[in-house]
Amino acid sequence: MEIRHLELLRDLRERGTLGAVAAATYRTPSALSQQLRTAERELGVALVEPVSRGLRLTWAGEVLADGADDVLAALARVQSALDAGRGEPAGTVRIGTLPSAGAALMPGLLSRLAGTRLSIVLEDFDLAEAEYAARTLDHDLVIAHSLSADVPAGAEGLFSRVVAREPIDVAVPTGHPLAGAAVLRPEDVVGDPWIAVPRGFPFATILERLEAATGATLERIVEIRDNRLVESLVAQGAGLALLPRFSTPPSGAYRLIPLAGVRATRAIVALGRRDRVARHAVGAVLDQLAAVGELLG
Amino acid sequence: MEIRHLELLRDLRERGTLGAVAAATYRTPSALSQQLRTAERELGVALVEPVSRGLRLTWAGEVLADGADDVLAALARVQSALDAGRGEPAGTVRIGTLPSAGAALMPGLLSRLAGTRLSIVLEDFDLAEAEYAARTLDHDLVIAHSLSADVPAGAEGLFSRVVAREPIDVAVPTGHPLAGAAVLRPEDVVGDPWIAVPRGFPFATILERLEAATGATLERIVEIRDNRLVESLVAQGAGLALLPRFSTPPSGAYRLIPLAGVRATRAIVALGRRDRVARHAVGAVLDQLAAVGELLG
DNA sequence: GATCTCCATGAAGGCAACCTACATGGTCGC
DNA sequence: GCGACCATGTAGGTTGCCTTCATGGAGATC
Repeated sequence: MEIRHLELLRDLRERGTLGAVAAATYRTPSALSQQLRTAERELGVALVEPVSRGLRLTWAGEVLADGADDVLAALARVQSALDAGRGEPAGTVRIGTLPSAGAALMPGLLSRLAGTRLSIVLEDFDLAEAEYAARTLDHDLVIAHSLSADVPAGAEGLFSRVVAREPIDVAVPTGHPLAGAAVLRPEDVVGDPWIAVPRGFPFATILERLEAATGATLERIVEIRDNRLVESLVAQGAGLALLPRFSTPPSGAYRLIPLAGVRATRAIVALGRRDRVARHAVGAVLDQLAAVGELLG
Repeated sequence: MEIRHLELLRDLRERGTLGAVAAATYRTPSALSQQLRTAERELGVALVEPVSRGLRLTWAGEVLADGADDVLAALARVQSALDAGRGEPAGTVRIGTLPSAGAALMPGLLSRLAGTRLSIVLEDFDLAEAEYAARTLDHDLVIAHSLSADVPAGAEGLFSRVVAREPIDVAVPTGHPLAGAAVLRPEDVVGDPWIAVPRGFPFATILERLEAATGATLERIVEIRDNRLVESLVAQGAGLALLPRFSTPPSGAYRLIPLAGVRATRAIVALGRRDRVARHAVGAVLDQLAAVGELLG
């Protein structure tokens, strides 16, 4: 019953193949295969079984992988307690973020971290809501969002904390008849052409709510992921679009107008694996992140 | 942050010296000393400091030793879950017991375990109540007793479970004027000479309660640990003595008569370290032990 | 106060275990 | 059927853990 073996089973369950685990841990598949055999010999149970071209955990393997979470979390708490006793948190925290939330939060975070012994390694990726959870494998904290609940789809077993709530506004080109409105209702906007996003991507849910609220079908002239591109298209007058309030730069070419009558807020959520979040440095960064988020409104 | 190091610190805190830990784990003090230096180098903190001719844990060492308890308990739960899934519990359970309770419980336990894949390694020792807790270092289960509370003195941090409650009776030689009584009150017995036990040992508390209830001072003609020896002295008419009801063999030479008016019951308690008790085999033995204890009354 | 014992520690060497490199066999996709 | 990917087995190198032996300090004993 060695921790190394538990961890391997956990990683294998999460990454799927020995090759993936090997790549993530800078070892060879052969080494891991030998570890598995050693573990099975020591425990006297089959932990994995071949399935098509890969492996699958047996019942015993699942039990040990579950246990690995507990054991590694306990271990991380010890590390955290030790770090806490040593005073200032220190170390490197790997953050992955969806770009818009990163744009809103990271400048504030980095300025708060200046002068501390904490450093950040940042990566951004534009994914569907449900895909952020998997990125916690490679990052200590993943900044995702959720349009409906407070925990994004797919992140059920993970640590999660809402660091901000951000209204999603309608971007209206300057000169558009609606540009002077203080608030927009669903029936105000369903007649216009829309710059939309692919299904499952940020704000698609809100577009569907607009359709549900009015019974109309929106005219989607394009489906675009990148908000910067959306902004430039709106500025050019191509149509309306949804844009997050805090992470969209002010512009003379369009105005952001609040939506009323449909729920148009996203929760910006920090996700992480329990053992990673237990690290003192990660906890400290998380607190700063929440503080930055609180100031956004 | 390796488990081996956490465990070493925990053991060191509990056993006191590197030599003791080395003996218990079949290694040399030198090996452990090197492990400590390695751990300190990896963590960048002093974990132990020299004190007189031995070592003492630093604050960081205490933190890690505390954490070791959690981590090892989590690890033991994994092992237990795995064992549970494999069906029948199996393995060897090391039991240490105070002799009288062992005499009452072990025959029943062993007969219940016959035919299973569980085996018992048994050791007995006659100690003061507070010393049993320390024996959990060397045994999976320690059967101790407590005259006042339900958890023996010194066993506060340990797992404990009351497996039986046993009345302590007065052994009266046949032919003694009191031998015909159905129940004895404190004032009935304080005038007689007593076969007592050393202070802190089984039943000493009850003798003190007799004195407190009557204001008298008992005449202690001897102080003896071993109940078999006590029995033979009572049988010979040397005096009265306290003997546990279930673990004293019937004899024509004396009678056991219940005491009234003072609390004269002991809790027979199974003690164990959390990580040991989490083992499936240990849990199974513990259940059987409780079942045997329940039948005693 | 000299000696003995017990404690921790250090250097040197044996040995076991882990890992890499390379080769093999099976399964899926094109 | 060819290539890609996956797991696995063998051989060999390297790391690191442990033992043995020797040293030094602190109490205990007489």
